[in-house]
Amino acid sequence: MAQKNRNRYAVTARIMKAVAQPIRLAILESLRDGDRCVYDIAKTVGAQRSNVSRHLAVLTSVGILSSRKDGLQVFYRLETPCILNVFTCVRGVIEADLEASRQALCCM
Amino acid sequence: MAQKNRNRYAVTARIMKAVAQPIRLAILESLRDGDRCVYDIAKTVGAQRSNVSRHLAVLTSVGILSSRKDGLQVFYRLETPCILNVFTCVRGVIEADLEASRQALCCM
DNA sequence: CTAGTATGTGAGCATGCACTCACGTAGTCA
DNA sequence: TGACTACGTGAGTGCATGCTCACATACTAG
Repeated sequence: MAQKNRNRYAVTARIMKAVAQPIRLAILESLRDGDRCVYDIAKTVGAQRSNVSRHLAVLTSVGILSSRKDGLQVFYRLETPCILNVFTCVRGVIEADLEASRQALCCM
Repeated sequence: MAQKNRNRYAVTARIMKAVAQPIRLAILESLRDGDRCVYDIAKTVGAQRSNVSRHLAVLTSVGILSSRKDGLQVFYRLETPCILNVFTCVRGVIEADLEASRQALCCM
C-alpha cells in the first residue's frame, strides 16, 4: 500500500516535472489551438530549435505530446489537452498568494 | 506582452516545480486532512526530518503551506488546498497514456 | 545527383537540486 | 540551571537538467 503510493507519487512527479519548465509551458500553450511544426514552435517560444527539439522529446516521452512527420517537417500535437488545466490549478495558488499579501498590507 | 507571458510562465513553473517531487506530493496529501507537525509528517512520508524540513521550506516559500509554532513543534498547514487538483489533472494524462497503450496492443 | 532545409542528437559545460551529517537554536520539564 | 526534544540550517556530495555548438539524418526541389 505504502509502496503503491510511493509509485503513484513518482509517476505523478515525473509528469509534473515534464511540465514544470517555462519553455515547456509556453510550448504547451502554443499547441493549444492545433498542431505545429518545430520551426514554428521555436519561433513562437523564442528559443533555439535544438533546445525546443529536446523539450518536445521530454513532453512526448511522458505522453503529453505526439508527433507526426509530414515531409520535411515534424508536427507536434497536444495528446492530453487536459494538462492545460494545471494552469488553472496554479492560478488558484497565485491568486491566494496575492490575497494573502493584500491582507498582510491591510493590517499594517 | 511577450515579456508578460514569459513572466507568467516563470511564476507558474516555479510553483509547479515546488510540487513536482515525490516526497513533496506525499507531504501535500498528508496535510489534506489538517495541520501536522514536522516529526509527524516525516514519519508518514518515510524520510529524514532534516530533509522534510527543507521540503516544507520550499513549499512554504511559494505560498502553498503556512506554518504555526506551538511549543516545541511547528505545525504546517495547506494554505491553498486547490493545489491538490493537480493530482486530478495528472491523473487525466496517466489514464490517456494507459488508453493509448491499450489501443496500441489491440491493433497488433 | 546536388544543394538546401527541417529536425534530431552526441558532447561538453554550468547550474540546480535532493540528500545526508553535524551542529545551532528555541522551547519544555524537572 | 541542566537535560531533553523538535526543528532549522550550513557544508559537502552526487546526480539530474537545461543550454549550446557542431554534426548527422531525412526529405525536397531542381
